[in-house]
Order: sequence, then C-alpha cells, then structure tokens
Amino acid sequence: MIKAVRGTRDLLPPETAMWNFVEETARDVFRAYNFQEIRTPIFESTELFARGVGEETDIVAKEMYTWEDRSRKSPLTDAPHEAAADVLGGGQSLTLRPEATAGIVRAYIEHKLWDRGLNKLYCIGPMFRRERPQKGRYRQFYQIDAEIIGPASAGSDSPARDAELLEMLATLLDRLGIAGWNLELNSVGCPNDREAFNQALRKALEPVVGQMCADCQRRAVTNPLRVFDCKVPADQPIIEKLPRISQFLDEPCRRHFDEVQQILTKVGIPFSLNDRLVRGLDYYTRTAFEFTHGALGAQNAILGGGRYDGLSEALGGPPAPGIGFAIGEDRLVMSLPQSAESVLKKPDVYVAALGTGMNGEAARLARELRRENLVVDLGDEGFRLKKSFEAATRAGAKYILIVGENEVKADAFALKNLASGEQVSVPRGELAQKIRA
RNA sequence: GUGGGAAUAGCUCAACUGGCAGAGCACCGGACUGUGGCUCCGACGGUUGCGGGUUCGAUUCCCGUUUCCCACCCCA
Repeated sequence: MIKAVRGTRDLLPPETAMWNFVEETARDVFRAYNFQEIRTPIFESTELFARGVGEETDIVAKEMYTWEDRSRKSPLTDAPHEAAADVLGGGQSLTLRPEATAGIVRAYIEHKLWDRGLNKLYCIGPMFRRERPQKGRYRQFYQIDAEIIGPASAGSDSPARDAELLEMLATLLDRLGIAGWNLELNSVGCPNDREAFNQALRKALEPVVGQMCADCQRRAVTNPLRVFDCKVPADQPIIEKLPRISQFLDEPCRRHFDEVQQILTKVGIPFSLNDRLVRGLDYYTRTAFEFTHGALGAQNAILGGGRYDGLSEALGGPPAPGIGFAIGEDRLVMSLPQSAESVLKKPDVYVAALGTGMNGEAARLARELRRENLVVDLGDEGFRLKKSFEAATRAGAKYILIVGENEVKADAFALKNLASGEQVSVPRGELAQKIRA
C-alpha cells in the first residue's frame, strides 16, 4: 500500500470543517482590519531563504526541501538560459517555502508595492520543513500569515502597527473561542543593539560556560542568544545573571517598545514581558512575540512573529519596515474547544426517492431546494424507506422528504422532522419555506 | 539529527511461559416490500506494519527496517 510520506497527512472530514471554520474566521477578522490576501508560490529560489531567513538558522542549514531544477537548455548544446544558473548542472536551486515572510517581501519588492503606501497582507497555505515529526509538528504544515509592510513614510515602522497586529491576534483567538492564551512580548532591538548585546553575552558566558550543559556550550559558540531557551535547572542561576537585551536597547528602540506596551494596555490586551524570548530567524528586529497555549505539549507556541525592519534591504529592496506573524494552523486547530461535528454544516433535508421511476422526481425537487440555498442530500429509488431513514439520520439531516408515487400524484410531499417525528404533507411550492423555518 | 515507547479487523483493544488470531463498536443483510433511532438474528471483515533469524511451531523471542507517539534540538 502506498502511504502518505513521513510528516505529511490527509485531513479528512469532519476535521476539515474545523480548518474551514478557522480560515473563515481569520479572513473575517483580517477584513475588519483592512488586510487583503496575497498568494505567493510554494517554491522559490533557494537564495531567497538563504538571504532572508539567514544561512545560519536551523531552518536554512538543515530543514529545507531543496533541489536543483532541470536546466532550460542542455549545457552541452548551448549556454544556459539563466545567467544565474549553475554552469555545470545548469539548473537553478529551488526550495519549498519553509515560511511565508520571505516570499511576501520578495513580492513586495518585485511588484514595487511601496507605490501603494502601507500594505496589509495575509496569506494562508502550506509550508515545508524537514524536521522529525511529532505532535503539532509536521513536514508539511499550514500557516496563517499576515504582514504589515511599506515605506516608513506610510507609518510602517510605527509602534501603532505592532499594537494593531497584536490586538488583531487577540481578537482572532477570542473569536475562535480559544481560552487561556498567553501573549509574551520582548524587544530584540535593532542590529546595532544586537551586536553589542551579543558581544556582552559572549563575554559574560566565557567564564561560566564550562559549568553549563552540553547544549549551552554548543549554543555559546553558534548562537549565544539561544542560551536563554535552556530549560536545564542547574543552568538557570547562571542564566539569571547574564545580561539582557533590554539593557542594550538604544533610545529609539526603547521608546518604540514602550509605546507598543502603552497602546496594548490602553486597549486592554493582557501580555507579559519575557526578556528571554528570542526568535530563531535572523531577520527579526525590535518587537518579538509569541502566543502560547497550554494544551499543546512541548510545541506550545501557537503563533509567533515580530518586526523585520531590515529584511527588504537584505533582499535587495528599498527600506521597508514591517511586522508580521505566522500562526501554526495545525496547532490552532488542535487547541480549538469545539468538536468537528459541532462546526460541520449538516443537511437541511434528505430527499428520499421511493419506488421505481422516482429518481428523476427526487432530483428535480432536490434541484429546486438547492436553488433556495438549502443543504440537500439525495437518496436512491432502490432504497427501502427504512434504509433512507437510516441514511438521513446518519447524514444528520434535519428533515426527510419522501418522494413516492402518491406524493408526485398530489404534488405534495411527506416532510418529516427527524428529531421530533412530526410529519406533514407540504405542497411543492411551500417546501423550501417550511424546511427553512 | 539524538534518546525512549508503540504498531493485531474500518475504530478501540484482547490473545497466560512460544501452541487453532478473538471481542465490542462500526459496516452490510434479514426479522420489517411506504416510516428511522430500540431489540434480535446472520454475514462480511486479517500478509498480526514490512523483511529476515531462532524454533516442530512466532502476534509472542532476537536482529534490521518503516511509520506514529513522547522528549531533546528547533520552531508555527
């Protein structure tokens, strides 16, 4: 048997109803904040992620699905079409997107979206990372992503945008009925701050790193910021004494962060400061945040994001400050309180054809009712009435409509409420109204 | 990539120390040919994840492998 490959999965009904519920709610909330949809390709030039996400990140260094595309022309017969193409293989290096922001910023640059002022964009779709699967983590997973990006003259670097985005997220989680979320907030400053902080951190680690766990010794070399992620109890007293990024923020960054907090407080969004919150992608600046949820095990981050004021320039574009987030849709669906059954749209009526020659009559009635925007399921004239009832009950239909010889002759049909058992004869023209009532 | 656990019917799970692979639910049919849910009866359903080894005999023991789950790493 051929099975879905490791880390991928089929989403089946009724669970897909939950996904539709989440996506419809998200679109609805985004609309209220004047965000518009953008759809970018699910594969891009490898270089985009190397430069955007960062060569040193785990994502780029070991988790991407990357392959070499076939060359347009054989290198034996002619020069490669693409100047950038590898001379030997001829093909361009392509990668399945591991995250959405880089592609959106690429589109921003490619289509000169700064001409439109401030862009508020969202994107829903699959991402791909080759990690070891576990609960809430898949190799093909889905993100709901939104970005605010534009020239600084359009206000893209304003703390008001950070606060607006965070308030929107709180609204979305509330609308979905997700209780018990926690917003953790930090500022990772601008590149200068980070540089100074990194130096101070390395210096502070030097005398103590020998006493720390093996992971921390490795982090101290590769990415000192990640030392703050350590959960080993013995290391905590040491980590407590390390310098914090908050001590290295320059005046503009400090003011920016203060303003974000003030607005959030004013609009009543609860948050907690976490100066150990560091993010794994190189492009983050200033505001960094995570919404966590208890019921997700080790993968407790339901969404995360932050500001990326230098990303456009890193990709060869003009200055374009921005802020965005990615929701792990798989994890969001897992933390929903509703059952799949409860969000599933059940048929209003099951049309039961009864007896030879009734399929046509039933189809005609079903067509009329569907044109009235009712959800209609349709049986088969070969079914005995008992079987039609069972099928209607299983489908969760509200009514069953019997289409037999007697009914057709009278042009009035037996309509039975499956829950109450009440049955009435209804003329053809009044069916839709009666069912909807 | 590292460590641990698991895998038996569509689903949830049994099968004593290595001795005929089972149950409940679901599904299909009948009791009941135009009135469902309840009840009763019957039928269907299996390469015991896959491959090898030990043995007279393997779901059971051993080795390998795949996948899932848990944790690490990291992230959404």
